[in-house]
Amino acid sequence: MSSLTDRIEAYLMHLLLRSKDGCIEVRRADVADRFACVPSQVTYVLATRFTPDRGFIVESRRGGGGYIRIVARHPRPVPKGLAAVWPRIGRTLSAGEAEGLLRSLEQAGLLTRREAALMRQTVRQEADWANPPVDGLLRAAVVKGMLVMLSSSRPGQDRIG
Amino acid sequence: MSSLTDRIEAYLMHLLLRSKDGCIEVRRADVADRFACVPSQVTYVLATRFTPDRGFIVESRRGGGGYIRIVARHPRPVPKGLAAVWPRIGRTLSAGEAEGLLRSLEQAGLLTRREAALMRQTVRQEADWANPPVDGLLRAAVVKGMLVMLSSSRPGQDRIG
DNA sequence: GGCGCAAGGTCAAAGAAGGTCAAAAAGGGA
DNA sequence: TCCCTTTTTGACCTTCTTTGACCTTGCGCC
Repeated sequence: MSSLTDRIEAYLMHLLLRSKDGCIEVRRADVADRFACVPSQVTYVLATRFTPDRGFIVESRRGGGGYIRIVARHPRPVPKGLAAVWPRIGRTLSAGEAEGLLRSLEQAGLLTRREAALMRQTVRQEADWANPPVDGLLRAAVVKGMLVMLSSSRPGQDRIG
Repeated sequence: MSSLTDRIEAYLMHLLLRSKDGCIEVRRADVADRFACVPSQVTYVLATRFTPDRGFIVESRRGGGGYIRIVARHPRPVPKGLAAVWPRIGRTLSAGEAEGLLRSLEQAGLLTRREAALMRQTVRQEADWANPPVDGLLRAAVVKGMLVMLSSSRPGQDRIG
């Protein structure tokens, strides 16, 4: 069902979430090996999923001892709970960042597919009729609002404040 | 008598009803296969039966690993009070209006005390750093976001119908 | 410096979905 | 019957993924 690309993305995101500082280093060939695919597939994943637009920076170096480094631009990409994600949402949120956020929350199991879909759509609608820079403010506001309610309905697990 | 369209609709609805969370994912080609029809027939069913108007969200992705996702927005009927409150929120919402809204929702028993408090706090926070007219937009966005999550699923208690 | 290996990068072609659109066919009232 | 709406089909389009051949860069070693 889920594509190779999705699985590789999930894997990298997983590493990222475990990392203390939201920054990981991998070898392209290793990842490719792990998923039994060609190395350029990894490049593809990086190019389509870990974009600056979604809040990531990717650096790499070739040659012996080469590596690929992925940095989550927003520090603290460590959602222990929904509340922990809060600081990651600033006053404004681009469409790409919103998308990336929802994806990682979904992958971390903090949002169901359904919740994520609902949030995506609402965010889209709300921001639809606004232009920059206000749309970013709205996106951030909507997402926060929804997270608040989600948190409050899972007492004991998440708490804002 | 019943048309292909009707049968496909019934099938998808059936899947939706037995899903735990009011959200399903199918492949267009699979559904088409099952009913021995062209794939675009499925598109037609989605376009005419699973409209936003009727409370559905349809997302899809092309390419390898593509899918069609159907989300029922309201697994449970929207509480009457909640639905009634919706039109009261326009694009913008003053602090006073927000307060009135929350109070009436709380009094109607649609929000717990804790939830209302949470919403109040969030609304205040969000609007705090913005000036008119933007603060009104933010207030409306936050409240709507929260109501969306409130009126749709809450983890563990989703049922359709 | 020149050589060669060990990374990672590029790009385009092939493959795998789903989307569009308009014409044809089938229903359904007046 | 005539006309209008809804379904069905099918040819063609767009988007996303996967693969593979070939390119570039960094490093260590003569």
